[in-house]
Amino acid sequence: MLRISKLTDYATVLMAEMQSSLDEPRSATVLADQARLELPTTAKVLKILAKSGLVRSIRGVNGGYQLVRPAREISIAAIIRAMEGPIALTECGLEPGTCPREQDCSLRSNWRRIGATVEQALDAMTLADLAAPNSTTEDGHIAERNVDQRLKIVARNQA
Amino acid sequence: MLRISKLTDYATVLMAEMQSSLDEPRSATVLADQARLELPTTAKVLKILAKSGLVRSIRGVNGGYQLVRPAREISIAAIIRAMEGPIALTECGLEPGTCPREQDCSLRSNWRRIGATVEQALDAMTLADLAAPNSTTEDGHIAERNVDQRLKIVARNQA
DNA sequence: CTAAAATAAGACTTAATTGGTACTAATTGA
DNA sequence: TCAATTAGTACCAATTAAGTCTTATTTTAG
Repeated sequence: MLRISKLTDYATVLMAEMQSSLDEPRSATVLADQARLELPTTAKVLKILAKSGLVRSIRGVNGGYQLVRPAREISIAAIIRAMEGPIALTECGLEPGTCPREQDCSLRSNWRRIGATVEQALDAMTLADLAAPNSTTEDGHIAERNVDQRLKIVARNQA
Repeated sequence: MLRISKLTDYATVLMAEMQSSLDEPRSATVLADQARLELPTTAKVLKILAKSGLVRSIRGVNGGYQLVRPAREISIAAIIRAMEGPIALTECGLEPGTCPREQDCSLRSNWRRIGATVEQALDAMTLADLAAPNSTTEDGHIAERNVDQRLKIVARNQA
């Protein structure tokens, strides 16, 4: 269904939660509580993020996790890559032997092209954009937000 | 990894193969042979596509499958939806009770917005674009193709 | 009109991935 | 030295995807 995994979703929630206190670290227990997630799952996600360098981990008493960079400098694509690996729509990115036919290869090449564009859009969008609150106008429409503006910028650069 | 399933990938290969003979149907056996895919898998994919109305199935002797519309009128998004259901990056599209926190909801809303843009791009791209062969210039660069042009059009409309 | 062959449609089984949990080791500060 | 905290590894469960098999339907031929 062209989706990101649950763990990646949790990662965005946790990192959005973390952006409020850049100065001092918060433990996995506290973050799990604030994000309303299970502790074991939270710990797992934070470990993966720490290993990839998106968050800093501090051991010992009064230790915990914190963002290494402000939210506006962390792209959505970086979070997805940290949690799930390289972004690709089709899985034949590294296995050339799987491709049995010549005509298929043009399909794969075009799939990669589409995937690259999607990745570019996700690279232009930041954690700060994603965590920005919604504002609904009185006629029920949702006001334009950072997300939209980012997407437009990507669109302009593409064209 | 933000990917489509193998079956969806097979579907694009099979439908690209089918576009060459819009007039008379080809059996699952023939299509499997031409696409170099296993027969049972091919049959399964064709059944799903037939059920969703993207291909027509004809029973009996000399029966088979054929596209209902020309390839340029079939969007990539339609194929993905036929094979995998609604396109969404996060899976909380229909379950409002899962969302435990207020702040999270702004994340979800923004995720949906991003997903909608991806879907729009995939809706503007057709099977004919995807199946278009590659042309590489002498300096190693890949010449601009339909896929690029479609993406640019989407980008312009977005902006 | 009957029967056989070809074919699609549906149910089922197996494999793989993901999500979630638990346990042990290492580190830090009091 | 003890308590708090993360790091790493391994494991189990559940969901999903992939592939296989059996049944039902249609068409042509005799």
